[in-house]
Amino acid sequence: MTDTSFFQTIYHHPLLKDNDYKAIAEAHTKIDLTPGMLLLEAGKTAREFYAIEQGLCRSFLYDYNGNEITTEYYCPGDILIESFSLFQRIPSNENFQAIPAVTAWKIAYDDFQQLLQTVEGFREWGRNWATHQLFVLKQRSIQAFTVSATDRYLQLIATRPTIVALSPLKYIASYLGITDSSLSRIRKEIAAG
Amino acid sequence: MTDTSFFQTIYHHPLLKDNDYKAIAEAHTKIDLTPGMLLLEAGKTAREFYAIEQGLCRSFLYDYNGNEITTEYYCPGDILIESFSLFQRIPSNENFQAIPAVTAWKIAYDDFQQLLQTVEGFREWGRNWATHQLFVLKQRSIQAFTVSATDRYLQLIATRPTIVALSPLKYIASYLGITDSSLSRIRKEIAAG
DNA sequence: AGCATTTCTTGCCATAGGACAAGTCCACTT
DNA sequence: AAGTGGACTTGTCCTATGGCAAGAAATGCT
Repeated sequence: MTDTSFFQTIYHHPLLKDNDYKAIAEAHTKIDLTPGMLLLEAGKTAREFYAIEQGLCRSFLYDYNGNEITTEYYCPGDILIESFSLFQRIPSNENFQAIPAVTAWKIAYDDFQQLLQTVEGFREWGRNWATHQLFVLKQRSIQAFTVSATDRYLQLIATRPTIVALSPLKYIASYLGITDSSLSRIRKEIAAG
Repeated sequence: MTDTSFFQTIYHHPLLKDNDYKAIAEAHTKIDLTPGMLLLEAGKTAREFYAIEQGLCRSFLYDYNGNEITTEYYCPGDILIESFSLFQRIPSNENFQAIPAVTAWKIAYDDFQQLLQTVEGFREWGRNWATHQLFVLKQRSIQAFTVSATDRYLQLIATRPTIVALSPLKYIASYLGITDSSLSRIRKEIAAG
């Protein structure tokens, strides 16, 4: 008997029934990642994606000065995917990496397509998810302009504590668009005020 | 005889044939917008989208200080859409507005769905387009962090001259994430250097 | 345990950009 | 033609953040 509870939280959709979750669970393979391990390297093409169960991952790239920029975090319950690379079969711009040890469930592109075609609720979930991603990305790029670095950090603490708990500060700093020195001062300021 | 040349450039995809373009053209209605006219107001739900033929549109919203922020521009050849509002049938966060007089082609949600279901090449085009949008948005949010305001402005001049030609500078300033005063100084600096 | 490496903090100074206010220029109205 | 309002520029001052370098703390390795 397969335990589908994890997949029920990840692929949550009212149309999905017990049988569907069984099929979904069977399409995934559990993997364990050691700290710092890369799931996908820039320049390579994605062939699968991942549902994160435990730990924390990030995506990052290098800016025009050669500085590492963390572009996104993937917490337990999140989907880690480079959709542009996976669906268009082109090389990824970004690297994807486990930060501490990570437990995740991998699904290959073909198996994913199979589920999309055979499971209606899964298709619906996929559409919702993609739309939501676009929405989140949009919100974030608006916030980059309209919210101070301090407030963005406070918001991160409030809304995604896993990141603050498990990620080195220098990754968080680049995610917030500031240097690690600046983040250090912001933290001092917060602790004082 | 319908002239489909405009739609051939907008909905460009190798699978689309002459007949498809005829169907696409017939699903659109030409509209003329006067300067400043709103296509969609924040709080209302989108029921259609637009292909811009002439002029320039923008989307904007108000930040937490009540400042108007221009979030995107739509040039001739671009699709103007609030996909989250249109597909999820929820109110838009943003306003969409013609800047000078604009000529555009409107397509209702239902007619769009109809095309998606009946025309394979259109479906393919749609997928490519959505992926590309996500990519562009991602690139832009990375640039907001990694490129200076001056360089972002220079890049805008180089890659999207229509915007610089037709948009008031204060809109451009907020699009770049700076004040109109700062943009004014940047322009002075560029003119001098 | 002891050393090396990385991570984080801190100090000093430089700079980009913001806030506010005044001034100029231009288009549109009447 | 005069008046009005919007768009853009400019001045002054201020603040947030960056760059660099040194120190402190934590982590990992042998």
